[in-house]
Parts: sequence; C-alpha cells; structure tokens
Amino acid sequence: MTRWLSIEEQAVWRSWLVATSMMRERLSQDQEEGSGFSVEEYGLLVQLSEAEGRRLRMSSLAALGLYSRSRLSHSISRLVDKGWVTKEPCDTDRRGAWAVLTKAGFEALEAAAPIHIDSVREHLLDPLTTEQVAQLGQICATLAEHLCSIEGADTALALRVMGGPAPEPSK
Amino acid sequence: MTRWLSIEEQAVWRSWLVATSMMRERLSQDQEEGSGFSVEEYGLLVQLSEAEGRRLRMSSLAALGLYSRSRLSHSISRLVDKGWVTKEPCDTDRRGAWAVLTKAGFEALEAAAPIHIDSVREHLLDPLTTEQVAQLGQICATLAEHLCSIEGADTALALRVMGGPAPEPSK
DNA sequence: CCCTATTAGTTGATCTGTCAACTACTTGGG
DNA sequence: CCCAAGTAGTTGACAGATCAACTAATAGGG
Repeated sequence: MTRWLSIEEQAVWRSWLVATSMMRERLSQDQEEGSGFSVEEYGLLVQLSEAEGRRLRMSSLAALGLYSRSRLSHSISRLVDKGWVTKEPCDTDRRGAWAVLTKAGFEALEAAAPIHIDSVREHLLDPLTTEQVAQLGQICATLAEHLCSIEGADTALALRVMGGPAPEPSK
Repeated sequence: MTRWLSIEEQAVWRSWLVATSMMRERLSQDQEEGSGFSVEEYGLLVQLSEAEGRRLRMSSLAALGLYSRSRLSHSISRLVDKGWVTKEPCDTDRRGAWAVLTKAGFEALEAAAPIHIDSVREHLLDPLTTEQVAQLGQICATLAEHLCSIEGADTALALRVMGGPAPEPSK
C-alpha cells in the first residue's frame, strides 16, 4: 500500500521540482543568450572536446546514458549543419562513425565556457554555503548512483557527462 | 573575470546535472507507464484539484511560473480533448477563461497519485538518509528562492507548484 | 468619454526529443 | 563458410515546447 508523503516530504519534493526545473530553464537561457547554443549542444561539444583527438564514436557518446541513439543522431546532424562537428567513417567497424569536433566548434566552445561557468556559479554555487555545496554533491551523487543502477548504466561514466569544466581553457 | 570551477565544484555540478536529468526522465517514465499521463499533465491537474472549486484562471496557472502562457494554452487544450478539463468563460473579465477540472479528470488524478508518490519515494526519498532529505529540502528552497527573485516570481507561489501530494486522497 | 497602453489568451511555425522501423555491417555457432 | 542474431547508426512520423504574431477586452490618463 502506498505510504503518503508527510508535509515535510511534500515540501522537499516541491522545492526539488521547482529548483530543478527553474535551474534548467535559467541555465539554458543564460547559455543561449550569451553563446548562441543550447545547453544540450554545449554538453555534447564538451564531451568531444575532452575526448582523445576531440572525437568520439557515436556509440560512446550514447553510452554516457543521457542521450538515446536517435536523439544523438539528430543532435549531431544539427551540429554538423552548424559546422561545429564533422562525421568520419570508422576504419575498424564500417557500421560505425566518429563525431569529430571542428576547429570552429572548439572555438565556439571556448567562447561559451565562461558564460556557462558564470551561470553555474551565480545560480547554483553562490547562493549556497560551502557546506551546502558539499552536501548537495553528496546527495546528487547518491541519487545518480541509484538511478544508474536501476537503468543498468555506469555511474562513473555518467558522472563524466556533460556540462563540465570547459574545453581546456586557452591557458 | 571568470573564476574557473575547482575539481570539487565541477563534481558537484556534474552530479547535479546527471541526477536532475535522470530523475526527471525516470519520474516521467514511471508516471507515463503507470497512469497514462505525463508529469506535466499531472502537475497541472494537481494544481487544479487543489484550487477552490477545482478551477483556476489561465493567468493564475501561468503565474506559478513554470508554464508560459502559450505552453499552458496548448497543454490545457490537450487536457480538454482528453475530457479531464473544461474551459469556462469568466464573468468578471470577458478576456479571461477558467480551466475547470472535470469529474473524470479528478478520478484520473486520484488513480495516478499513488504511482507518483511511490516513484518519488523510491527514487528521491528512500535512497537518502533522513538528514540528507532535510538538507536537500533546505538547499532546493534556497535555490528556488534565488531563482524566483531573479525572475521576479513569487517563491511562495512557486513552491506551491505541481507534483504535490495528491488530489485529496479519497479519505 | 475616448484613445492608448496593457493584459488575457490563442494560434501557427518551428525546433527538439521520442519511438518504431529500417539499412548495413559484424559476429559467432554449426 | 554460411546464416541467424546482434550491434551501429539513420530516418521519418509524431508529440510537446518555444517564439512571435495575433485578437479581444480592460484600464487609466487626458
């Protein structure tokens, strides 16, 4: 039998809901206004930028768990259209394809990174105390692990996913 | 000048990203599989069910901050098509419209509530310690407040939003 | 009272994501 | 060596969300 949510539990759930959806929206907006591409695109480009040779097999990208095969295919096509990514055939498996970050893509990413970072700081990190940030990290890691275990995804892999630090800032 | 994210900060941000997006996905799936309607629809119906006379002005729904006017308009139209909501003209302002929960809508909501609750318990509350749940509540409330202040939305109002306890379980 | 500015809500185009079906290639058992 | 089963990736139809443009009604200053 379903056990109802207590008042406190309801409150937690509602704030989670509000915070996560507003956060998503705000970040998207900051990103889009400032850099001209969406958070999803940014995430993909980050992944590519961090990979060896700035290239990844489609299947590797998909294995990260946040993108379905078909979504990936569509998204990459769009990135190709914009000139930020190219697709190359794979020598060792002729079914396969590499998604390769172009120079233009890398530069766009570099330009966008500060906007992203600022936004994360302003809306997620700064409003919280240092202690809360640590707690939040712990909590989200636990939740991610739980969710990954359910879907049979690899947590370690998933936690490498998207939104990361930036494309190796031109140091 | 942009201050880069430390390793710890990156980790927090990534887990937040993974946890929130996986959570959203999982909840949607549980909901959709079990009850035949989406989390968004559920949210709207909950709002209506909790309002006086099980009805709300479109503008009030929109003022909650999570739905744009046009999204709302489209969504409500769909709910009308499904027979869960009807629209009634507003006497005091002839531009206005009431969205009214139908009997069928209320019953659908009652049927869906346990699925929703179970899912929230299983994926959000149960994996965490009691202490963590409390921390999370505090953190999300803070974030929500911050985000609301930025958008000029009313936090108190927003925190009443969607996903709530259930449609007054037939007590 | 009127005329402009504002507010309520809808609509249609477009974009993104999901789903199911499809092609093409590889793999592994007989 | 061949064929069935599985894997890589794409495609097209559809559903939901956003954006800008629109209609209609109200409100408020002159």
